[in-house]
Amino acid sequence: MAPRPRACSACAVRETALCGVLNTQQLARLNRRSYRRLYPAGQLIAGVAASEDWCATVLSGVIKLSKTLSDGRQQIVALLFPGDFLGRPYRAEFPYTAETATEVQLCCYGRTYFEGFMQERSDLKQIFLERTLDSVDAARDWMLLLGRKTAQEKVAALLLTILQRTSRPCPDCEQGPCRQLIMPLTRTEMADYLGLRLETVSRQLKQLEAIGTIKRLDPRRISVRDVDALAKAASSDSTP
Amino acid sequence: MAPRPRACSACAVRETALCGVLNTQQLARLNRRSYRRLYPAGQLIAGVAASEDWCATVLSGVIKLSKTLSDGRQQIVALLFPGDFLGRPYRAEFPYTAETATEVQLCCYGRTYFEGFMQERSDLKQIFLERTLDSVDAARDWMLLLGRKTAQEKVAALLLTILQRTSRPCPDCEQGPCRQLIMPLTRTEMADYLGLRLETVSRQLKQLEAIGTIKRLDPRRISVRDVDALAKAASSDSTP
DNA sequence: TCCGCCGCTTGACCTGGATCAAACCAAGCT
DNA sequence: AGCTTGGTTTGATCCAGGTCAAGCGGCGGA
Repeated sequence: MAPRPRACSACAVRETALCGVLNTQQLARLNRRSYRRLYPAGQLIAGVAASEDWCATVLSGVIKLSKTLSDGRQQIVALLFPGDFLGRPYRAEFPYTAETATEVQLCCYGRTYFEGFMQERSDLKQIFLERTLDSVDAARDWMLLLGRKTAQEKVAALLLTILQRTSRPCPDCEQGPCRQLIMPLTRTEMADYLGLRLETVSRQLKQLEAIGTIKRLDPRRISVRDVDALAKAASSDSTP
Repeated sequence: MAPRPRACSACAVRETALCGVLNTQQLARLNRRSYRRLYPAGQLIAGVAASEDWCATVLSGVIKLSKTLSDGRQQIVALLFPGDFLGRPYRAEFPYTAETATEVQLCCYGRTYFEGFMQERSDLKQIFLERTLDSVDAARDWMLLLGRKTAQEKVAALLLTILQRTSRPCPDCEQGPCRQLIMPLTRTEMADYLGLRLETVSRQLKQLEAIGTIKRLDPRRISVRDVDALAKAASSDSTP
């Protein structure tokens, strides 16, 4: 549950995470105050009621942030990938439910300590601000999807997102329009992210396979035959 | 179109806007570099393609931020009220379409100037960061609405939002469960914000009136007879 | 080895909200 | 006064996606 901390310099997300802006010395300082946590798949990380006094960088795996209505209806509002930040500075309450979708490794630090560190290192705060602005844009992009896109477009857009965030070369066809992806979410979770039902997700995947855009290798592994066609099916927003 | 600037100290949103953290002297400095703009209702303020080199504080009126698909489907992703910030620092492109819903008065300043001012005044940057974090939360709340709520709940939630953001005492019953609101949006705009059709919005308003929760005085003016019932109808999220 | 469980698929049917169409109403213009 | 226009309401009908139900396959535990 708490593997011993290792050197930041050898960190898997050294380049992509927030701490990428820090120099070796500052990194060493933060390192001394950070610790790692390992969670199995499908586990609650942070609830809403519980006040959260820590935050973290995702080292590996995928985390779901979700909101739930009193009658159980659920909406996943964000996915966190390696390099992403988990937490809510300047607030004791974390306003979402955070659960692991896969096995997850975190690099954790105290919330107020991190806030203090941002105060000191204004370039850290700067990059955190820019990322937060990007989060706003991402959430609003997803609002367009939830409010106005069809089931087909939603599913295609999700596949595209996963493809972009977890690009792995397809064993057969290295380059070109064909790519392979491993879906970190169950059908139910996909549905909860897209504002659909799991049956609808399943049918839309079948549909996308029928028109030759993708191929389902197994429930979790999908080969994207034609990325351009998928992007078209997702009708990525234009706003002329 | 460009009324002469007035003193910040007499500003209508002095308390609520970002600049609320600045002292008189700093305010005077910003004031010298700011100018006002007045837009009629239903006018384009900022497009997506056009690079935007300025940002602003909303002094009065309501602004819609929206995204559009190539085939014309539209989703309003946020409403800006007096005191809110309009713009996208650290990016030349403004990623939404901004249009006035009502007549709007803005207090504008250069984008890069504002960025420099934030750099200098870290408490300004701090409050801007906190507001941006709030924007993320607000967008994610709306994602729950778009993805999982029924038409009835959506309309109720919108009325509640407008009520909160533009609280005006009901002429008859000052206190208590009854309030009056003036909807700044047309039915079409309401639908575009809620991921519905205007006909559905109209029908749901009728429905809410039928069960006695609201009363439509005229298309724009709505008297909320029972705020609690409206909140219940909106099933505000709980996340237990 | 068998059983139960969980995630996934598929089929049949249903319904909430979309679509299509008409009419209304108030404001501004001629 | 009559006409036009933009926003709104209302009714009739349609269909994308939800709901209900059955069955499948892989996996872990007895």
